[in-house]
Amino acid sequence: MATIKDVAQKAGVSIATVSYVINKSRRVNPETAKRVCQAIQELNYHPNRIAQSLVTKSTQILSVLISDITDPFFAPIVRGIEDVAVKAGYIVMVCNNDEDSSKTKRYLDSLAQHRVDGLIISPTSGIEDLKANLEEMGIPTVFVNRRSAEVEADLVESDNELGAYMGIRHLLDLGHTKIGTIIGPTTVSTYADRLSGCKRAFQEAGVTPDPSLLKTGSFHPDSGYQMAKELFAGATKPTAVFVGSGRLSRGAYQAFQEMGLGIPEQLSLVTFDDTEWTTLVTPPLTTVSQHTYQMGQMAAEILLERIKKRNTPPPLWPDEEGQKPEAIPLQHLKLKPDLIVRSSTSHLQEGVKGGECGE
Amino acid sequence: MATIKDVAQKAGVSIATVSYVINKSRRVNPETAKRVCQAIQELNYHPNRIAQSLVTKSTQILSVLISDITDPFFAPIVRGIEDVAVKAGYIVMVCNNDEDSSKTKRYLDSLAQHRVDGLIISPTSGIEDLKANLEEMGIPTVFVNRRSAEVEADLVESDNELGAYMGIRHLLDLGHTKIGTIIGPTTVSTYADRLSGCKRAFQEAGVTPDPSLLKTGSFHPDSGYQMAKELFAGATKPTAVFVGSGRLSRGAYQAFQEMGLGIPEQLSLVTFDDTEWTTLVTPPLTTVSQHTYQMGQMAAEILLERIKKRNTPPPLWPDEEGQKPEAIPLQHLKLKPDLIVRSSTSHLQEGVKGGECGE
DNA sequence: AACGCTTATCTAAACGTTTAGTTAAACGTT
DNA sequence: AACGTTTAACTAAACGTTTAGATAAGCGTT
Repeated sequence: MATIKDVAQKAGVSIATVSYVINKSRRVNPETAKRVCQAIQELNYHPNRIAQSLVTKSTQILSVLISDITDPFFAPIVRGIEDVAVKAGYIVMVCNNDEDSSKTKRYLDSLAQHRVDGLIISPTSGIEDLKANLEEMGIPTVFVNRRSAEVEADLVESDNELGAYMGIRHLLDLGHTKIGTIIGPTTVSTYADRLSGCKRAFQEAGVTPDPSLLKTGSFHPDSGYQMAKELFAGATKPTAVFVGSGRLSRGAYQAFQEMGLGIPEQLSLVTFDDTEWTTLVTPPLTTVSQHTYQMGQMAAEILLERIKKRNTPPPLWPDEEGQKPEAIPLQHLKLKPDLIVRSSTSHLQEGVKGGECGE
Repeated sequence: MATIKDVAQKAGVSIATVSYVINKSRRVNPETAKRVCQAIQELNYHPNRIAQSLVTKSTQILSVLISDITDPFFAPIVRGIEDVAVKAGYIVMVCNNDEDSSKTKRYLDSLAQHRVDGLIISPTSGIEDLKANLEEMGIPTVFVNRRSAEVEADLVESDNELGAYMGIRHLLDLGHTKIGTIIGPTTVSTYADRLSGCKRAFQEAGVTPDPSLLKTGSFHPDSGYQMAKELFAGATKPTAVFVGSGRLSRGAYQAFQEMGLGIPEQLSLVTFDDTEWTTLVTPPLTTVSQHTYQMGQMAAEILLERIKKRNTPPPLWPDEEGQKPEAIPLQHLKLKPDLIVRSSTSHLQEGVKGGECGE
């Protein structure tokens, strides 16, 4: 591939001049500039970003570290990031960690070596390394979707507490009190918050939920399936269920179908995450919808801002006196989810009110 | 961030020595090596891949250029690529072009500048630039999912002809003859192939399909919706429909639901692509399932092979005499799709046989 | 004619590695 | 004691850019 040297030679100028016309970083005689441009064209010259990066210390690469791009929840986040990244001249690296901290560690190392300009991460719990790594590498980082207990940094998340609150509240408003709750591991901030939201809704309504109706499991749809079955194996049968994640709801929904539960007659169902299939099933599901694409966009915008004014916030870098005036406060965005009421929820029917006398 | 110089200084050796212990590229006194390793640890040294790349001319970056990561068809492909890439020490850049050739062009430029080691691309039709770009940049490339008429390169695709054949054949076997076909733009190899497959199935069965029952549209679900409606607006009503893509089937399925068509009693439905929701709807759909994850894996493996023996195949680089003995022949993998028979298809019922006499 | 200013271009150092080639010490042979 | 061989480490060029500073020509003042 042609180098700047080739271009310079062809145009009969020094390489510095070529650099100046490319970057418009100094005045260049229009005539000369034209010759240079022509040479660039003819040689199909692509400036070597590697060499550029080495001297400018900027790679124009953003990285995203998530659980799994295959998850319909994460894909739009990544897409949102990509769209704003591209607009700003960045390109994005995608990293899947499958909620596995050793994969995370390896990726962070790799990203550090590649000297990516920034990182957007949906953190897995229990990464103590994370803090150390992030700090020492000094890569501008914004958290997306989940918080990390260990590290303070910019954050874009949904208002999960509110989302869950709205879901449960909706069911309560419809007269349900025996409400089953299926949720992921509460070590993760999203689920912890959603659980709080559920509790608040119950409390406000003066309803004390049967503790046997609360199920917490893992991330996997299978776990959702499992929990759904358990919910109806207990003494108190719920008349409504709130499933606290899209992935879990896939499994749970399958379980409900297998059990032949009529929705919404026998079971009112509210689900977190408004993925593709929620409107395709019959009846279409009432969901708490997160603005995933926008979440990605916001995260990327904040990250770019951080990169521009390269002042890592206080908690990551100990306050150096000289820096202070420029420091941007830590951003913490909370996107309001929407409750989309469809046909999987309905008023509690007198006939099916009790659960104990169930089928 | 610490540099190799810092490490050398701390360990009391030259930078060359440090390089040797890192890369194990020369014998180093074990004692010295230990000192170096310790220095690396203490400084949390991450070798600067930028600098490495500049001299080794290898970035350890693979890139994937697809329509949209948000599409449940592409996500597993990317995941397959990522998994084999990571195992080989590569990291992957994801690029969405939204089937837009100008975005493609910009991305190719960008990737060229970043000097990515390889490219996996699902080509959009009508990119004449593609050929020129790919050739001049000399980036090892493998096509995935779709062929490009313009450029010859390694290719991993589904046997789309076979997939469609199986789908139609299945419907014919069930006694259907008025079979509607909904398919994407036949300028794209996938759809062209699928159309051929449909035709072959009809031909073999001695059935001449009503031309009004063949609809071709765009990529978008809306287009699927549109075509589904049109299909039942015509004079000949189909008793079965074959939808030739997952994205289109989303729209089509919605249309069928709106029209209140009983599946499979009034309409037997076969759909391409076995995405998440096909088993969640009632009844679960009969689908032609592509092995997308595996497709990504294979593509990445072939690409890595190409990168290793860096012999760009004949069509891209004119045959130089010296190279010949090493050249690997162009790979062309065709993954067989599976017909998964579920409950959306059934034997043609006598009562609904005709279509002309409407509902 | 000498001076300073502007404009256009060039020179060369720097970025952080890899690696071929060199040096130097240590050791075994003769 | 002189020599070759092995081992271990060093020196310096190269990779392809950016960019500060130097140079030099052209021009308007005085």
